[in-house]
Amino acid sequence: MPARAKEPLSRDRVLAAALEVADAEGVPAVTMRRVAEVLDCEAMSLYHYVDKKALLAGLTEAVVGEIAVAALDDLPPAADPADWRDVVRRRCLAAREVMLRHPWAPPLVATQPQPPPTVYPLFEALVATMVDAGCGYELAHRAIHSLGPMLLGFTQELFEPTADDEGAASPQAEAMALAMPYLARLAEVAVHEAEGTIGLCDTQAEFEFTLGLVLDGLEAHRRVGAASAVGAASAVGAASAV
Amino acid sequence: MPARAKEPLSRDRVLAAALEVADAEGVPAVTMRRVAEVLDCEAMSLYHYVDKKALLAGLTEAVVGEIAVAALDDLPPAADPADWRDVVRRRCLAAREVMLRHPWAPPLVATQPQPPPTVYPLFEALVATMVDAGCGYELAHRAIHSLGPMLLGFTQELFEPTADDEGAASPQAEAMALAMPYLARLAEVAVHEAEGTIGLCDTQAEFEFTLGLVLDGLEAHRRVGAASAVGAASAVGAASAV
DNA sequence: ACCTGAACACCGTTCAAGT
DNA sequence: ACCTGAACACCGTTCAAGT
Repeated sequence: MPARAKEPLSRDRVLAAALEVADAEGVPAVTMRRVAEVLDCEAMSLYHYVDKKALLAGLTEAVVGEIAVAALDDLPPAADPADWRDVVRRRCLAAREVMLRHPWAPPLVATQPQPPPTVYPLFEALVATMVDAGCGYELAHRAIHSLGPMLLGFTQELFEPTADDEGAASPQAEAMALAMPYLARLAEVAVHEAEGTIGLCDTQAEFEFTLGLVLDGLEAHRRVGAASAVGAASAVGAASAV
Repeated sequence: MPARAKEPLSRDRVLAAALEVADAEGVPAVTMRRVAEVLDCEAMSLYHYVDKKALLAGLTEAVVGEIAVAALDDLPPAADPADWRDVVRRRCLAAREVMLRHPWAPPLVATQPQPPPTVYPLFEALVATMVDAGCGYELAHRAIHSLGPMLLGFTQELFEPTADDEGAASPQAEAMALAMPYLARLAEVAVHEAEGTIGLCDTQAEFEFTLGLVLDGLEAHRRVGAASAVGAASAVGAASAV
């Protein structure tokens, strides 16, 4: 604590403190006064480095940078370029792990006017992998748009079906089951499938499923595009429906 | 104005006022005092119906309800069940149009602890369409997870490459181009493709592309699943790679 | 019953003043 | 130069008081 009070303030120290507060107490707790408290100084001192907007932008930059590093780190450098899907998949899963450690981050990133510059190295690596595997730049561009939301954690749990204690069926739940028979049946099936596992929905498996859908679709486009550059989209549509 | 002051307050009037403020000035402007101003009353009067948390939850409920209505409305009731992809696609695009009119909504929805009940009719319709087309409930379940983020607008623009005035290449931009050759080339290609169009990225086209990837992938799973219920996932992986 | 005035704790931010 | 005390306008919220 005395050591901390000694070293001079800096943008990096301020952002590190903000990250600490966000991880421990969530984004709403990241106030100028709270961050200053962590740094053993007054709120007004922070204004030499950031105002509130810059503080949140810096926090976004930091967490996205952490994602980029994690996604780029743990890779053996792809023996065969044809394995591009596995390389991209592992990068996306590594990104997801970081986001799971910072569950407050996705909505924060989503409210920023610009993506932080720390995403670019990650995008560069993804484009490099795809282009080297024979994807055109047009396809790589679309892939960035398709995968971006998954990389930045926008794909999250939407559907936590209230973990019903079975048996205690509320009259409200019964009314819903009558009005929505398909969803009611789906819930039954989900409960049955989830026997013995942790939650009702296996979000990890569902993330990987969606990711696989996107990657397989992109691969199909790559193959068609490699053969002929024209009419690729419709040809793929026909091919994947076979 | 006098008429407005006359009619008594109600939860619905409060939420309508909040929606008005959000559309006009964004979510941060939705304060108890600002909403009260629109209703010609004092902030404290709102507390008979909502506190701040309930106000934002109600706002989420309202906007997601609007999506659900829009997505369910404009549909001729699907002559052929085999056209399930077209039906689902149109619903997703209708949902997107609503979100584009309320650009403040996605991050708000993302910060809510639970999805609002107003999504359920939409999920019901999607599951019904898929199951009637021969998808199993397991696949329909995964589809909800794959499509949910797209329906609720979590897929948004991440990559607005700063719309550079060409020619005025900053030294910073040049440094980035050297460090990230693939992204630099991708930007060139994107600029070339965008000649004569509005923005650098055609977000509508990119949304539709990703949506098509997901729908085609689901259709491939449906076909394999219809043939044999076991080992569907790996079979599809092989099939879509052909 | 429905609404409100006064008050409290907290927020972002400015600015003149300290060292 | 770097930091701070006092102050301002604005939040969410409580509660006793009005009608």
